[in-house]
Amino acid sequence: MLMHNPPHPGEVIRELCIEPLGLSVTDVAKALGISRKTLSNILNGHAGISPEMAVRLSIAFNTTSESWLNQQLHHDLWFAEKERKKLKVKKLVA
Amino acid sequence: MLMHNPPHPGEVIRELCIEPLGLSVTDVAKALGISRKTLSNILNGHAGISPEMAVRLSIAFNTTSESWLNQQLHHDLWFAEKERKKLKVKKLVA
DNA sequence: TAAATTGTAACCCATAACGTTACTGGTTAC
DNA sequence: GTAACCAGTAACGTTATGGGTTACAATTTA
Repeated sequence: MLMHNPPHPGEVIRELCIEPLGLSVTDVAKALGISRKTLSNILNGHAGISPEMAVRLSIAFNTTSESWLNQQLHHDLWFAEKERKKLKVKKLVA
Repeated sequence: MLMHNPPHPGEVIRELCIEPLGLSVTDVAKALGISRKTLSNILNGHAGISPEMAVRLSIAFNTTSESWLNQQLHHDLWFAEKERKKLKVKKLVA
């Protein structure tokens, strides 16, 4: 499964949370209680969503932390699955 | 949500994958292509399931990588959510 | 008794999540 | 046009985590 390259959660934050509200990155970083650099890294795909960050996002944008971590999961897994064939693993169950 | 403390994925691996098959930790580590210490750390809850490890488990035990990472997600989130009230975050959406 | 198994301590390395400070370039406002 | 704001990011440090090797102690099994 997981057929298409899932967007990194930063894109979703920007397009669905920040831009519609007309907020600045600086203001959102302050609201989240993190540095502007940390938020910028997330928005531009240079950092992932940590469990704590998922909770912060869920508070600020009135969502669930699980949904944010799930997006990160699918993004990480898409890259990990690309390397599946390169892993030297023996099947223990048919 | 997430009412009860979810078990760490290591417990699940031991109880649902290793013990039923009568395998040794040493043998499973070799099959997974990782060190015995790394597997031991996972089994005893001293390390989490990385995306790559989820893919290894999915190959060895004929499961999905997503299911393993999802268990890790819920485990991590359970601890992160416990700190929710301590986070200084301002609501941007009602 | 001898061999195998397991947990783990001690050490290494690489990566990642956070922070601060500071620079640069682009927009907006006056 | 100049001052203010805004965003990306480079450079630095700290802390934590995943992974490896080696080695030891305790237990189990043959």
